[in-house]
Amino acid sequence: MTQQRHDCKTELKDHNLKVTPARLVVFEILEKSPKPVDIASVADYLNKHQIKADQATIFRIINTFAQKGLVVPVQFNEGKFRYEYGPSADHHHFICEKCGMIEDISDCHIDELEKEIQQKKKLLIKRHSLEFFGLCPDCQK
Amino acid sequence: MTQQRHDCKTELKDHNLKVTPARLVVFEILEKSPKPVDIASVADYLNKHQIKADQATIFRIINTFAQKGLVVPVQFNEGKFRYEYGPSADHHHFICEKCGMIEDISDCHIDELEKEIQQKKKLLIKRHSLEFFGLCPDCQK
DNA sequence: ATGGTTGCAAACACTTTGCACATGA
DNA sequence: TCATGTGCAAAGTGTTTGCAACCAT
Repeated sequence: MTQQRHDCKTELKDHNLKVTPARLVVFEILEKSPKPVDIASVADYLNKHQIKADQATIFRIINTFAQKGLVVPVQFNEGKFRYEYGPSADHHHFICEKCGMIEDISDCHIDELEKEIQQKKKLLIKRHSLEFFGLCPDCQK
Repeated sequence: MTQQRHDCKTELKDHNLKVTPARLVVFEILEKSPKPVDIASVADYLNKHQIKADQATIFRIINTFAQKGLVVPVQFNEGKFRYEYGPSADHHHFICEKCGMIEDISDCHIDELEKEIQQKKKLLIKRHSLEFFGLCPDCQK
């Protein structure tokens, strides 16, 4: 855990960010979460753990992280943003339309397709988002 | 144009929707727009053309269309919904992060990938969204 | 010391609903 | 006629900002 903390601190400092308790906790939540989280979830988590941090603060922290490239905002047609740790190379998601379950879908070799499009259309593609919607095994029953 | 109108009417009736002026216009806007539109844009368009329709009405109309499968909601990380006409088979978008230009990207043979994932993970995939973000030719200059 | 961070409150943007009235079939 | 659609107003939800106090460096 000390080691963990240390890594967080380092990563924050590396991005010219002051190390504050709120930032450390938010960073850890984002880093550890297996699926993209929204601001409300982060706030809930903090409340449950008696850590006090305003929603505006969480918003600003996450926004700062996003600007630094530490997290990436994603949307799953829910009308709100979720954020996930890391530029996380080329991985995507499956969202169950019934229960909301989110599962990672790993590498999809979209890269080649991307190159093809760039050349054809002279677009400079920086990133892409690929999401699948449907029913998870449980909700198919 | 009469023909056009007629088609719209037919399509509405086919979906058990009463034909009203507001619905006809909204339908036409969605059908003709080359890129997904948001509710505010539709409202603006109506205002400019002296057609009166409340934002709530537009919202309800589009929502109804979406339920009937006439339009599909999409999000481009803008914090709002856009809607595009038709279940539009397998086509995706490129969004310029600087000027907001949106361009259609046609068939991407994701189908095979989809089948692969379904079999591997026992997920039932109903649809997917694939968006590319970057810079359009003009904004690269 | 001091510039970056935070809490609080309030504004904003977009979405959604209640209810009375209007209208298409 | 009457179920359905609409206008208006207001509430919800999520995001964003202003400003004074606070704290990491």
